[in-house]
This record gives sequence, C-alpha cells and structure tokens, in this order.
Amino acid sequence: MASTRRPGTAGRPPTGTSDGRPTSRDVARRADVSQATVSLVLGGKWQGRVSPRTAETVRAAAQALGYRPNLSARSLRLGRARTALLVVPALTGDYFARVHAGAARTAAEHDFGVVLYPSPEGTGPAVDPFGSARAALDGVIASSMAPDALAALHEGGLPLVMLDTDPEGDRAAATVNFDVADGMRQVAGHLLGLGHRRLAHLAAAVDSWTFGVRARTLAQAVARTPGAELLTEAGDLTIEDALSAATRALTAVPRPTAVICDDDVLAAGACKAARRLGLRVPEDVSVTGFDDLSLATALEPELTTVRLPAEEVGAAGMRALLDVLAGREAGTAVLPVQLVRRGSTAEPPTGVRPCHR
Amino acid sequence: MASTRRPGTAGRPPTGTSDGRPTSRDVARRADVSQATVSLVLGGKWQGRVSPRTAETVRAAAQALGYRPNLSARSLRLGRARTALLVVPALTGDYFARVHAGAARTAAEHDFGVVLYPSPEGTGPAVDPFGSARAALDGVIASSMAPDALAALHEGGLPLVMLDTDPEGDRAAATVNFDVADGMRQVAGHLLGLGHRRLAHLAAAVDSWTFGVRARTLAQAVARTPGAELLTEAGDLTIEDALSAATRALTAVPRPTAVICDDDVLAAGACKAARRLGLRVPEDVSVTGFDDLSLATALEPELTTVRLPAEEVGAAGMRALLDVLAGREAGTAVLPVQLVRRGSTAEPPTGVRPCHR
DNA sequence: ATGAAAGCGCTAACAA
DNA sequence: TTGTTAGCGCTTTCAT
Repeated sequence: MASTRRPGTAGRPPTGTSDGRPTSRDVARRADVSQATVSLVLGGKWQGRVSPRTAETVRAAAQALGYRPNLSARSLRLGRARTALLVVPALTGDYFARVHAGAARTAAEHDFGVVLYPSPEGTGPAVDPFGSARAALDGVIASSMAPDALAALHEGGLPLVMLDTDPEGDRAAATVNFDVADGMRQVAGHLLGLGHRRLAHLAAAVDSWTFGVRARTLAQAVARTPGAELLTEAGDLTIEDALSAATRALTAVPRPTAVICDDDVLAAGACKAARRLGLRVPEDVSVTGFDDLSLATALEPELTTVRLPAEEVGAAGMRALLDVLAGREAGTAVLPVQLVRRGSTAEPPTGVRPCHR
Repeated sequence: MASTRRPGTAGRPPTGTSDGRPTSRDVARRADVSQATVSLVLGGKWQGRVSPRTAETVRAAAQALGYRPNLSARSLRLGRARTALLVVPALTGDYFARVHAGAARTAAEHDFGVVLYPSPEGTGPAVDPFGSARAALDGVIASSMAPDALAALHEGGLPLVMLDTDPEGDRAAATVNFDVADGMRQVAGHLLGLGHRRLAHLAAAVDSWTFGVRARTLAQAVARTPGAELLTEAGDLTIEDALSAATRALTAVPRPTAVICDDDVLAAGACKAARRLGLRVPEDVSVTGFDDLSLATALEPELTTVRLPAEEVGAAGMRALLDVLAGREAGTAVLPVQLVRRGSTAEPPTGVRPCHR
C-alpha cells in the first residue's frame, strides 16, 4: 500500500515520468516485457537471449513512443561517454571546420561523438573548458593551442591529444602534426627558384609552435642562399593588422620582391597592401600564404599557398585518442603538406636591381 | 562483512572509484564529512546549513583531490542538463562563429552551456543530431536551416528556437530573425540612388527563407523604379560557382552596371569574375555583398555589404530558449541590419549608355 | 528466453 | 549543523 511519503521520495526531481520523455520502463510497459529486456534489445545485444518476436515488439513500442535513451543515465552507468572534446582556438575560416569534420567522421565510425569547444581566449589558456563544454567526456583533442593553454586542459585529468602543437611538450598522450617545416621549405624553394632574393616574412604575432617552426625554417632557407636577404614584420591574424604590417614591409627600402606570409589571412592583407600601394601581384610583388583556406581562392589572383590536410589531422587525432582510450600505443604522427602554386607568385620584376628608388 | 558478491554488484562498470577520478564521496571521506555535505558546499547552497569551517575543509579536500563533479550524474539527477544544442549548417566563414559566441555568452550568464553541432548536410535535414551531439540537452537552437531540416530537429521533442529562418513555420517555440528585407531595400536604394539601372542579382542557389526574402524584396524595389531592370543568376555559396554565375551575369548584353549578391562569398566571386573580365570594381561595375563577413574587408576594394548582428542573434536566440524553458512567453524578434558602404560601389560608368557593345 | 536487482554519482528532502 | 536516504534511467549479472 502507498506508504505516507517515505523520505527519499521527496527528493524526486521535477521531471518524473510525467515529463513526457519516455523512459525504457515506459517502453517495457507498453511491450509488456521487463525493462531489462528493453535495454538488451535496444542495445543490440539480444542475439540468442531474447526471442526475435519479443525483440520486434520492443522495437515497435520504442518507435511508437519516440523513445530516446537518456544519455546521462547511460554514461553514468557505463562510466564512459564515448565522447571527445575538440578544443579549437577560433572558428573563423574553414580550417577548424575541416579538422572537426575529420574528427567527427572518424569518431562516428567508432560510435563516438565529438563536441566542439571554440576557446574564447583564442590560442591562449582555455578558461574552464570542462565547465562550459556540457558533456561527459572521455578525452580531449586540442588543435593549435599554445603550450600554456594545454596545461589547463590537462588539469581535467583526461587523455589529451594535441594537433599542430609542439610535439616536445610531454603533456599529451599523443601528437599529430603537419610537416610545416617542409611546407615552408617548399615555399622558400619556390620563390628562391623563381629568382627572388629580397624576401619579406609576414609573421603571425602569435605564440604558437607552428609559427615558430615557420620562422626558423624560412630563416635557415634564406641563410643558405647566397645573396638572399630576409626582412620580418609581424602582425596579428587579422586583415587590419596584416595590412599595416605588410605596408611596412612593402615600403622598406629596397623593397622586397616577395612576401611570405604565415597564413592566408596575412597574405590577403599583403595583397590588399600591395594594391593600395599601386603594386601589382604578382608582377611587382609575389605573395604566398599558408593553410589554403577558402580565402586563398576567393582572391584574384588566387594565392600560392601550402595546403594542410586539415580533415586528416582531425581524423588522425581522433584515431590517436581512440588508441589511447583503448590502452594502445599512440605514436606521434606527422602529415605531409603540399605547396599549391597559383597566381600570386611569379618571377621578380626585371630591371629592378638596386636602382629602385 | 563482505558478503559473497550479491547480484547487482556484478553489473558494476569497469570504472569504479579505482578509476582515478575522484567522486564526491572521496571528497567526503577526506574532509571527514558526509557526502551530502560535500554536495551542498560545492553546489553553493550551504549558506546557513553548513558551518563555514566545514565548508572550507570540504573545498580544500575537493581542491586537493582535483575533484570535478560528474556531469552525467548531475543531469540525470536534475532531469535537466542546462545545455542547449546550437545547430548550424556550416562552419565556414565567421558568421556562425559569431552566432555561437553570442549564444554561449548569454548561456554562461545563466549557467548554461552550448554545444555546437555543425550539420554535415549543410542547410538540409540534419542526420540525427541527437545521436551525434553527445550531450544531454534541454533545447535546440537552429540557425539558418532549411524548413525540412527543422522537422528532424523537432523530432527530438525538445523546445526549438529558430534563427534566421521562416517565422511562418509553426514548428518553433520562438523565432529570431534579421530584417533582411530592410537590408535588401537599403542595398537597392543605395545602388538605385547612385544611378544604377541595369542590375544583376547574384542569388544563392540555396533553399532557405532568407534568400527567398532577399530575392523578392530586390525584385520589388527594382520593379518600383522606372527604367530599372533586373537580371538574375544563381550559384552555390562557393567561390567557384559564384565565379561562373557572375561571369554569366557580367557578359550579358547589355552589361549590368551593378551586381547585387546574396552573400559576401558570392560577392567575392563576382569581384573575381569582374577582374578576370578586365572590369574594374567599382569604376566599371559595382558589387555588393551581404553578411559582412571578415571576407568583406579582406578584399580590395572592400565590399559594400549588409552587416548582420550575428552575436546578437545568437544571444537573442539563447534568451528565447531560456524563456521557453522557464515557461515564459518567447516572442518573435526581428533584429535591425545596416548597410555598410565601402569601396566596391560607386556611380555607374558614364557614357555607357545603350552604346556599349 | 525473461525477470529481478543493484548501483553508477549526484541532489534534495527529511531526520536527528 | 550534519547525516541518512531515495532515486534519476540505464546496463549488466545472476536467477529463474
């Protein structure tokens, strides 16, 4: 008989079964089986344990009720959520969209989910991503984050895979990187091969492993080439900043004949600066980008740039995380990149020897 | 004494307390209080119920153990997750990043979270967003999705707020829109006022409310202006497609003097097409965009376009959802938009009367 | 082939 | 002021 409201009953949350959202018990009642049977059937592990007839009944009832398993209950019970957090510094541009797509695809193949967390702080320390990313998580994939940002991520005590970040940091369980050094070497080789000798490096004013590598590699390549010189200007990854940095570079005396940019956005700024200075690209000055964003082909002329296999880095990152979660060894992967030659580069203008002023 | 393994004990998931992740019971043990006290203290509702001294002890223990509450358990118990799903058709460009930022900011103010779901299908029907978005959800905000996509979203049985979508669809609990009609009127007025009479509409080949409104409004504005004529070409929202559609428009005879684009990406394609045809922007042909993406200022000349308050639509959407969840009435909001005049528009070329071929 | 039961970690009512 | 207790919905073992 109904006892007079026992202690614990009082603590019942506002959303009982009257909430409208059917539970597996509702399905069980309707199919006239036990709740456990429902779980078995819908969990797909009923083979040889539940009769096909019953299984069908259960599925019909679930369908009729529009039943969806409660995710919280499932992951509470399982202790795992089959979910990874993908932390990215920004959502601008299509690069991170592609990383996400790759990660999500691979995750789905293993019945995993990915929740995306665009860090409000950019590449810097993420402010409590675990508080904001409202999901139960099994692991974290961090793309292009600064080293000190990773510390905060590591606090979570979750397996961490880093993409496009310093592989020397020993915080991560696994690392996936691009061969950015090779990419920059390809750029330098392309321009140097075209005959350029006065180069400007439009560097990203961002403390990030990838940009450090780009700067060092470029400096080395130039140093190895007799007669070649390198001028460096830095700017934030915004059009506005790129414009002013590029303007500084292009008004230097003697004027560089090529501007090597750390990023396609910077390259867009460089093209804008060139045009405003009355310089034609590529006749008067060559410009290169990096990343091969959709922006690269939105410009006219289209940018010569380095294509990064963004989807693949996302996929490889997810695979690495799955390996770690399964207790398997997850190595450090380095993905090849490729220079895409388009309209923004050409031979340097002739007759513009030292007599340029 | 340890009984001989009772029934239910067998079902214990692999991750017990030995998993390494501390639970509130671990904190309780360490602080030498009951688990309930821990919950009270860390839940911030201990005022006048737990002595400050005890509270401090608990916090210290939690800190020392690196305790983080288990989200699954919390939302299972609460029956609500304080989390919204934001469904967007794509992550390219910075528009949706801004919508997300606005929604996340407002959510955070109410201790809510936002999980972002980039629909792999673009504006079309989302394939089981609830399966992929691995989080317990209280509601859904859908931005710029096609009408039939919303049906699938509504299946979830969750409150649905729509952004930038047909307000006539009765599926949503609330709607937030831009005054796109006004935006298009501003564009048309600007160009017509400059003296343009032969206009081309570079339309987005996307079945979406917002583009329908843009087309209708533009047609009306042109029809109301004596001597004005409108040519329409449609293309997907890619540079490549925009380029060919714009090329068709710009090779029409007589050539239009202005190209009104449904979107900044289309406008970038139009600029590219113009340049390839040897036409100068804006001297020979004016081009307008829509959205004011960062792309708009990456180009030279910068695009005259319509700025949409993206962050605000995200914030308003989140507010509407919070209202619905609280049982309050959530009206339909319409946000004002503004034409931003930049370098891509000017008076039509003179002396290019009918004698242009 | 099916059911009963336990308990994942948490919150909140109630007892003490 | 603090502890006890029930139970959110689910998965899984064991008993039937």
